[in-house]
Amino acid sequence: MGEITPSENEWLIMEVIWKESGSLTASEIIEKLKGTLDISKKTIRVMIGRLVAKGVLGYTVDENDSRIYHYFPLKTKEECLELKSRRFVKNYFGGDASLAVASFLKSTDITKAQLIELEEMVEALKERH
Amino acid sequence: MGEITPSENEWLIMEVIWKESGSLTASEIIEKLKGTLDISKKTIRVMIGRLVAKGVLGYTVDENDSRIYHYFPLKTKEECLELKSRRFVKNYFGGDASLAVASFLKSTDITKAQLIELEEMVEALKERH
DNA sequence: ATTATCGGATTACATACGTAAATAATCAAG
DNA sequence: CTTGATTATTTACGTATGTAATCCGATAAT
Repeated sequence: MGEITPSENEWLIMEVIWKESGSLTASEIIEKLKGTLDISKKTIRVMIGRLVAKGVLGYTVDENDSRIYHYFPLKTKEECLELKSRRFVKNYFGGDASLAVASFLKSTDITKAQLIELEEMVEALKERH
Repeated sequence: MGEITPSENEWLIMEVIWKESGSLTASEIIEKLKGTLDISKKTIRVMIGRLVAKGVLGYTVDENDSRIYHYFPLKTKEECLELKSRRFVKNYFGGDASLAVASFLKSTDITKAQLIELEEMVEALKERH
């Protein structure tokens, strides 16, 4: 069955595309990935193909040059993140989100601003209860 | 190199062992996995071998029966969770734990008790700042 | 018009993983 | 002591993933 979400490295490609409002050609994607993902252009094109196969990316053919595809996302970042998160919490924390959050807070340095943000988030959820 | 943490299904095996204070034989592990992971004993033994190869599990040989190994964890659950969490946040949330937490809270239903727990956790972290 | 180049598709190969059968070593039972 | 059962190891195979070369068609350059 396999997962319907992008893999770790495929994610870097998706980040580039999600940032864009419209669509991007493979060359544009490769250009924007410079410095982030230092692998061969060939490899990136293979990954783009796999993202299309996964149904995460769609494309339209260029009107002037039929070889060139314009890629655009078929799934939103939020959608994918939610799947990833749900699966992660389920697998490693028995589905208990608060345990996962605890582990996160321990594993990463967090700023005061982020803590306040979190506090507000928890507050908002409490009120909805 | 690959990751040094257990994979998703290997995790189920580790859960069984982490729950134990001492060590467990393969048969005991298989027995305790009944209902949780319904695959062949053969498969479970292969996975145990891979966990040993990964350095997550160690073993001692039985004194009476040299065929039987007693497996015990070489890494704690907390240690592995921290690695998993760090990697997850880094890959999918650009290292921003508060974004990850937000996604988690959205992707899972959470109880009031857990929310209060979270609140306390955030409070404690704020004070340490 | 022939050649070089560019883009997507196909093929390739290693590692990780889920899954399990075959093998070999060893203990237990008759 | 031979046979049968048990246990760990080895081998196997399909899919996913990271990585890249090759192939083929189309455009661009000479």
